[in-house]
Amino acid sequence: MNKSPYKTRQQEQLLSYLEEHKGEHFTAEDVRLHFAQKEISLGTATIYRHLERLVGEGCLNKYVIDEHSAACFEYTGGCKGPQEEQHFHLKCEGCGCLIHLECDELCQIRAHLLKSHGFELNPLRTVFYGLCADCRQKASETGD
Amino acid sequence: MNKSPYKTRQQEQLLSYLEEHKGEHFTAEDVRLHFAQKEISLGTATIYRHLERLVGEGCLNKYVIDEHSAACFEYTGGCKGPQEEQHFHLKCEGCGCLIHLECDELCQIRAHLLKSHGFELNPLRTVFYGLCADCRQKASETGD
DNA sequence: TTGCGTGCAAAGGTTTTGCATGGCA
DNA sequence: TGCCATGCAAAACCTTTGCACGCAA
Repeated sequence: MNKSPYKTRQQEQLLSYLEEHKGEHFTAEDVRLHFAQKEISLGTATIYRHLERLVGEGCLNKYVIDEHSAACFEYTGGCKGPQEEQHFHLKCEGCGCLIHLECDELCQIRAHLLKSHGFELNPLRTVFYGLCADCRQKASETGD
Repeated sequence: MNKSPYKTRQQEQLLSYLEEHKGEHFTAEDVRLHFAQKEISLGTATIYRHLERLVGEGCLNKYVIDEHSAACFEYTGGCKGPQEEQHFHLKCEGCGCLIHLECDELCQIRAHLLKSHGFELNPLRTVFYGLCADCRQKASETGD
Protein backbone atom coordinates (compact mmCIF):
# COMPACT_ATOMS: atom_id res chain seq x y z
CA MET A 1 0.00 0.00 0.00
CA ASN A 2 1.96 2.98 1.21
CA LYS A 3 5.19 1.13 1.23
CA SER A 4 8.03 3.55 1.63
CA PRO A 5 9.09 4.77 -1.80
CA TYR A 6 12.60 5.45 -0.56
CA LYS A 7 15.01 2.72 0.31
CA THR A 8 17.20 3.64 3.22
CA ARG A 9 20.00 2.04 5.15
CA GLN A 10 17.90 2.00 8.32
CA GLN A 11 15.01 0.30 6.61
CA GLU A 12 17.21 -2.42 5.21
CA GLN A 13 18.94 -3.05 8.48
CA LEU A 14 15.68 -3.24 10.32
CA LEU A 15 14.26 -5.69 7.79
CA SER A 16 17.42 -7.70 8.07
CA TYR A 17 16.93 -7.89 11.82
CA LEU A 18 13.34 -9.02 11.32
CA GLU A 19 14.37 -11.76 8.92
CA GLU A 20 16.91 -13.04 11.42
CA HIS A 21 14.30 -13.17 14.14
CA LYS A 22 11.39 -14.45 12.14
CA GLY A 23 8.86 -16.18 14.37
CA GLU A 24 10.41 -14.90 17.56
CA HIS A 25 9.05 -12.39 19.99
CA PHE A 26 10.79 -9.11 20.50
CA THR A 27 10.05 -5.62 21.66
CA ALA A 28 10.94 -2.28 20.20
CA GLU A 29 13.50 -2.03 22.96
CA ASP A 30 15.10 -5.28 21.84
CA VAL A 31 15.56 -3.85 18.40
CA ARG A 32 16.95 -0.63 19.77
CA LEU A 33 19.47 -2.46 21.95
CA HIS A 34 20.51 -4.76 19.13
CA PHE A 35 21.60 -1.86 17.00
CA ALA A 36 22.91 0.20 19.88
CA GLN A 37 25.27 -2.63 20.85
CA LYS A 38 26.53 -2.84 17.30
CA GLU A 39 26.95 0.91 17.35
CA ILE A 40 24.64 1.22 14.43
CA SER A 41 22.55 4.32 14.62
CA LEU A 42 18.85 3.65 14.47
CA GLY A 43 16.62 6.08 16.29
CA THR A 44 13.81 4.89 18.49
CA ALA A 45 11.25 6.90 16.57
CA THR A 46 12.41 5.31 13.35
CA ILE A 47 12.05 1.84 14.81
CA TYR A 48 8.52 2.52 15.97
CA ARG A 49 7.57 4.12 12.68
CA HIS A 50 8.77 1.14 10.70
CA LEU A 51 7.22 -1.40 13.03
CA GLU A 52 3.93 0.44 12.93
CA ARG A 53 3.86 0.44 9.15
CA LEU A 54 4.78 -3.22 8.94
CA VAL A 55 1.98 -4.07 11.34
CA GLY A 56 -0.38 -2.17 9.08
CA GLU A 57 0.90 -4.10 6.10
CA GLY A 58 0.21 -7.36 7.87
CA CYS A 59 3.66 -8.87 7.92
CA LEU A 60 4.27 -8.06 11.53
CA ASN A 61 2.13 -9.07 14.47
CA LYS A 62 1.84 -6.92 17.51
CA TYR A 63 0.81 -8.29 20.88
CA VAL A 64 -0.20 -6.42 23.95
CA ILE A 65 0.70 -8.79 26.74
CA ASP A 66 0.37 -6.46 29.65
CA GLU A 67 -0.24 -2.77 29.72
CA HIS A 68 2.92 -2.12 31.67
CA SER A 69 5.38 -3.95 29.60
CA ALA A 70 6.34 -3.10 26.10
CA ALA A 71 4.36 -4.44 23.19
CA CYS A 72 5.63 -7.65 21.62
CA PHE A 73 6.19 -8.01 17.93
CA GLU A 74 6.61 -11.02 15.77
CA TYR A 75 7.70 -11.00 12.18
CA THR A 76 5.74 -13.48 10.11
CA GLY A 77 7.81 -13.21 6.98
CA GLY A 78 6.98 -11.46 3.78
CA CYS A 79 3.84 -9.40 3.50
CA LYS A 80 1.46 -12.07 2.40
CA GLY A 81 -1.58 -13.34 4.23
CA PRO A 82 -1.48 -12.21 7.81
CA GLN A 83 -3.02 -15.24 9.41
CA GLU A 84 -1.52 -18.14 7.63
CA GLU A 85 0.10 -19.21 10.83
CA GLN A 86 -2.28 -20.07 13.65
CA HIS A 87 -0.81 -19.99 17.07
CA PHE A 88 -1.80 -18.73 20.47
CA HIS A 89 -0.04 -17.11 23.35
CA LEU A 90 -0.01 -18.28 26.91
CA LYS A 91 1.22 -15.82 29.48
CA CYS A 92 2.27 -17.13 32.84
CA GLU A 93 1.12 -14.96 35.69
CA GLY A 94 3.76 -16.47 37.91
CA CYS A 95 7.07 -16.11 36.13
CA GLY A 96 5.88 -13.90 33.33
CA CYS A 97 7.09 -16.20 30.60
CA LEU A 98 5.35 -16.16 27.27
CA ILE A 99 4.53 -19.47 25.67
CA HIS A 100 4.07 -19.83 21.97
CA LEU A 101 1.52 -22.55 21.42
CA GLU A 102 0.51 -24.21 18.21
CA CYS A 103 -2.29 -26.57 18.87
CA ASP A 104 -4.97 -27.88 16.60
CA GLU A 105 -7.33 -28.32 19.46
CA LEU A 106 -7.07 -24.66 20.26
CA CYS A 107 -7.72 -23.80 16.67
CA GLN A 108 -11.05 -25.50 17.07
CA ILE A 109 -11.95 -22.87 19.60
CA ARG A 110 -12.03 -20.39 16.80
CA ALA A 111 -14.36 -22.53 14.78
CA HIS A 112 -16.58 -23.15 17.76
CA LEU A 113 -16.79 -19.52 18.80
CA LEU A 114 -17.59 -18.54 15.27
CA LYS A 115 -20.19 -21.19 14.63
CA SER A 116 -21.95 -21.30 17.97
CA HIS A 117 -21.51 -17.77 19.18
CA GLY A 118 -20.97 -15.74 16.04
CA PHE A 119 -17.73 -14.45 17.47
CA GLU A 120 -14.66 -14.22 15.32
CA LEU A 121 -11.66 -14.71 17.53
CA ASN A 122 -8.56 -12.68 16.89
CA PRO A 123 -5.61 -14.88 17.84
CA LEU A 124 -3.23 -12.00 17.31
CA ARG A 125 -4.75 -10.10 20.12
CA THR A 126 -5.87 -12.81 22.48
CA VAL A 127 -3.60 -13.91 25.27
CA PHE A 128 -4.36 -16.75 27.64
CA TYR A 129 -3.38 -16.01 31.19
CA GLY A 130 -2.66 -18.60 33.78
CA LEU A 131 0.11 -20.60 35.38
CA CYS A 132 2.75 -22.49 33.47
CA ALA A 133 3.73 -26.02 34.46
CA ASP A 134 6.80 -24.89 36.40
CA CYS A 135 5.00 -22.26 38.39
CA ARG A 136 2.12 -24.59 39.05
CA GLN A 137 4.50 -27.08 40.58
CA LYS A 138 6.20 -24.45 42.68
CA ALA A 139 2.84 -23.18 43.86
CA SER A 140 1.71 -26.63 44.93
CA GLU A 141 5.00 -27.25 46.75
CA THR A 142 4.70 -24.13 48.85
CA GLY A 143 1.12 -24.94 49.63
CA ASP A 144 -0.82 -23.53 46.71
CA MET B 1 -5.72 -12.97 52.59
CA ASN B 2 -4.21 -9.54 53.01
CA LYS B 3 -7.55 -7.91 53.01
CA SER B 4 -7.22 -4.42 54.37
CA PRO B 5 -7.51 -4.64 58.13
CA TYR B 6 -8.73 -1.11 58.38
CA LYS B 7 -12.11 0.00 57.16
CA THR B 8 -12.02 3.44 55.65
CA ARG B 9 -14.50 5.79 54.09
CA GLN B 10 -12.69 5.62 50.77
CA GLN B 11 -12.70 1.86 50.73
CA GLU B 12 -16.42 1.68 51.42
CA GLN B 13 -17.26 4.24 48.82
CA LEU B 14 -15.15 2.50 46.24
CA LEU B 15 -16.76 -0.85 47.02
CA SER B 16 -20.14 0.81 46.81
CA TYR B 17 -19.26 2.06 43.35
CA LEU B 18 -18.16 -1.41 42.32
CA GLU B 19 -21.40 -2.96 43.53
CA GLU B 20 -23.38 -0.45 41.52
CA HIS B 21 -21.43 -1.27 38.43
CA LYS B 22 -21.14 -5.00 38.83
CA GLY B 23 -20.67 -6.70 35.49
CA GLU B 24 -19.91 -3.46 33.69
CA HIS B 25 -16.53 -2.37 32.50
CA PHE B 26 -14.92 0.82 33.65
CA THR B 27 -11.52 2.40 33.91
CA ALA B 28 -9.68 3.91 36.81
CA GLU B 29 -10.42 7.25 35.23
CA ASP B 30 -14.15 6.51 35.28
CA VAL B 31 -13.95 5.91 38.99
CA ARG B 32 -11.94 9.04 39.54
CA LEU B 33 -14.42 11.17 37.60
CA HIS B 34 -17.38 9.62 39.33
CA PHE B 35 -16.16 10.76 42.71
CA ALA B 36 -14.73 14.03 41.48
CA GLN B 37 -18.13 15.01 40.11
CA LYS B 38 -19.72 14.23 43.43
CA GLU B 39 -16.99 16.26 45.07
CA ILE B 40 -15.98 13.27 47.10
CA SER B 41 -12.27 13.15 47.61
CA LEU B 42 -10.69 9.94 46.45
CA GLY B 43 -7.11 10.16 45.29
CA THR B 44 -5.98 8.52 42.10
CA ALA B 45 -3.32 6.55 43.89
CA THR B 46 -5.88 5.24 46.33
CA ILE B 47 -8.11 4.10 43.51
CA TYR B 48 -5.30 2.24 41.82
CA ARG B 49 -4.15 0.68 45.06
CA HIS B 50 -7.59 -0.64 45.84
CA LEU B 51 -8.24 -1.88 42.36
CA GLU B 52 -4.91 -3.63 42.31
CA ARG B 53 -5.61 -5.44 45.54
CA LEU B 54 -9.08 -6.47 44.47
CA VAL B 55 -7.66 -7.88 41.27
CA GLY B 56 -5.24 -9.88 43.36
CA GLU B 57 -8.07 -11.16 45.49
CA GLY B 58 -9.90 -12.34 42.42
CA CYS B 59 -13.10 -10.35 42.67
CA LEU B 60 -12.09 -7.82 40.07
CA ASN B 61 -11.21 -8.58 36.51
CA LYS B 62 -8.67 -6.47 34.72
CA TYR B 63 -8.00 -6.47 31.04
CA VAL B 64 -6.10 -4.54 28.49
CA ILE B 65 -8.00 -3.19 25.56
CA ASP B 66 -5.14 -1.38 23.96
CA GLU B 67 -1.78 -0.41 25.31
CA HIS B 68 -2.54 3.25 24.85
CA SER B 69 -5.85 3.41 26.51
CA ALA B 70 -6.50 2.83 30.14
CA ALA B 71 -6.99 -0.66 31.53
CA CYS B 72 -10.56 -1.85 31.94
CA PHE B 73 -11.91 -3.39 35.11
CA GLU B 74 -14.95 -5.45 35.85
CA TYR B 75 -16.27 -6.26 39.26
CA THR B 76 -17.38 -9.85 39.46
CA GLY B 77 -19.04 -9.69 42.85
CA GLY B 78 -17.96 -10.45 46.36
CA CYS B 79 -14.58 -11.89 47.20
CA LYS B 80 -15.57 -15.45 47.74
CA GLY B 81 -14.11 -18.34 45.84
CA PRO B 82 -12.38 -16.76 42.87
CA GLN B 83 -13.48 -19.31 40.35
CA GLU B 84 -16.84 -20.44 41.53
CA GLU B 85 -18.34 -18.87 38.49
CA GLN B 86 -17.03 -20.23 35.24
CA HIS B 87 -17.51 -17.81 32.48
CA PHE B 88 -15.33 -16.27 29.87
CA HIS B 89 -15.11 -12.82 28.46
CA LEU B 90 -15.31 -11.96 24.82
CA LYS B 91 -14.32 -8.44 23.98
CA CYS B 92 -15.39 -7.04 20.65
CA GLU B 93 -12.70 -5.00 19.01
CA GLY B 94 -15.30 -3.34 16.86
CA CYS B 95 -17.93 -1.91 19.17
CA GLY B 96 -16.13 -2.55 22.42
CA CYS B 97 -18.93 -4.59 23.89
CA LEU B 98 -18.13 -7.19 26.49
CA ILE B 99 -19.78 -10.56 26.20
CA HIS B 100 -20.12 -12.90 29.13
CA LEU B 101 -19.98 -16.41 27.88
CA GLU B 102 -20.77 -19.55 29.76
CA CYS B 103 -19.93 -22.44 27.57
CA ASP B 104 -19.06 -26.00 28.42
CA GLU B 105 -17.00 -26.35 25.34
CA LEU B 106 -14.81 -23.51 26.46
CA CYS B 107 -14.43 -25.10 29.83
CA GLN B 108 -12.93 -28.04 28.05
CA ILE B 109 -10.20 -25.78 26.84
CA ARG B 110 -9.10 -25.43 30.40
CA ALA B 111 -8.96 -29.15 30.83
CA HIS B 112 -7.09 -29.55 27.60
CA LEU B 113 -4.54 -26.86 28.37
CA LEU B 114 -3.96 -28.36 31.77
CA LYS B 115 -3.67 -31.94 30.64
CA SER B 116 -1.77 -31.55 27.41
CA HIS B 117 0.25 -28.44 28.07
CA GLY B 118 0.49 -28.25 31.85
CA PHE B 119 -0.98 -24.79 31.74
CA GLU B 120 -3.62 -23.75 34.22
CA LEU B 121 -5.81 -21.19 32.56
CA ASN B 122 -7.11 -18.28 34.58
CA PRO B 123 -10.55 -17.43 33.18
CA LEU B 124 -10.78 -14.32 35.34
CA ARG B 125 -7.87 -12.78 33.64
CA THR B 126 -8.22 -14.11 30.16
CA VAL B 127 -10.15 -12.16 27.61
CA PHE B 128 -10.90 -13.34 24.12
CA TYR B 129 -10.60 -10.58 21.59
CA GLY B 130 -12.30 -10.54 18.26
CA LEU B 131 -15.40 -9.38 16.43
CA CYS B 132 -18.92 -9.90 17.70
CA ALA B 133 -21.67 -11.07 15.38
CA ASP B 134 -23.01 -7.57 14.77
CA CYS B 135 -19.66 -6.05 13.97
CA ARG B 136 -18.76 -8.99 11.79
CA GLN B 137 -21.84 -8.39 9.72
CA LYS B 138 -21.17 -4.68 9.44
CA ALA B 139 -17.62 -5.36 8.41
CA SER B 140 -18.67 -7.73 5.68
CA GLU B 141 -21.25 -5.27 4.39
CA THR B 142 -18.76 -2.48 3.98
CA GLY B 143 -16.37 -4.81 2.26
CA ASP B 144 -14.54 -6.57 5.08
C1' DT C 1 15.78 19.68 -6.45
C1' DT C 2 11.89 17.59 -4.08
C1' DG C 3 10.05 15.69 -0.30
C1' DC C 4 10.33 11.55 2.40
C1' DG C 5 13.16 9.41 6.12
C1' DT C 6 15.68 10.16 10.17
C1' DG C 7 16.80 11.34 14.91
C1' DC C 8 16.82 14.09 18.85
C1' DA C 9 14.20 15.79 22.39
C1' DA C 10 9.97 16.74 24.32
C1' DA C 11 5.31 15.56 24.90
C1' DG C 12 1.65 12.28 25.69
C1' DG C 13 -1.09 9.34 28.77
C1' DT C 14 -1.59 5.81 32.32
C1' DT C 15 0.03 3.86 36.37
C1' DT C 16 3.33 3.63 40.26
C1' DT C 17 6.02 5.39 44.07
C1' DG C 18 7.91 8.59 47.94
C1' DC C 19 6.73 10.75 51.70
C1' DA C 20 4.25 13.30 55.04
C1' DT C 21 -0.23 13.42 56.99
C1' DG C 22 -4.66 11.61 58.54
C1' DG C 23 -7.60 8.19 60.52
C1' DC C 24 -8.91 3.43 62.19
C1' DA C 25 -8.66 0.23 65.98
C1' DT D 1 -0.71 4.88 70.52
C1' DG D 2 0.65 2.15 66.52
C1' DC D 3 0.26 1.40 62.08
C1' DC D 4 -2.14 1.32 57.88
C1' DA D 5 -4.48 4.24 54.43
C1' DT D 6 -4.51 8.34 52.01
C1' DG D 7 -3.23 11.92 48.70
C1' DC D 8 -0.34 15.00 46.49
C1' DA D 9 3.25 15.42 43.39
C1' DA D 10 6.84 13.52 41.03
C1' DA D 11 8.60 9.64 38.78
C1' DA D 12 8.39 5.83 35.70
C1' DC D 13 7.17 3.72 31.64
C1' DC D 14 6.39 2.98 26.63
C1' DT D 15 5.22 5.26 22.64
C1' DT D 16 4.17 9.24 19.70
C1' DT D 17 5.01 13.75 17.80
C1' DG D 18 7.46 18.28 16.31
C1' DC D 19 10.91 19.94 13.86
C1' DA D 20 15.17 20.54 11.49
C1' DC D 21 18.37 18.15 8.84
C1' DG D 22 20.01 14.56 5.68
C1' DC D 23 19.59 11.71 1.94
C1' DA D 24 17.24 8.95 -1.89
C1' DA D 25 15.45 9.43 -6.37
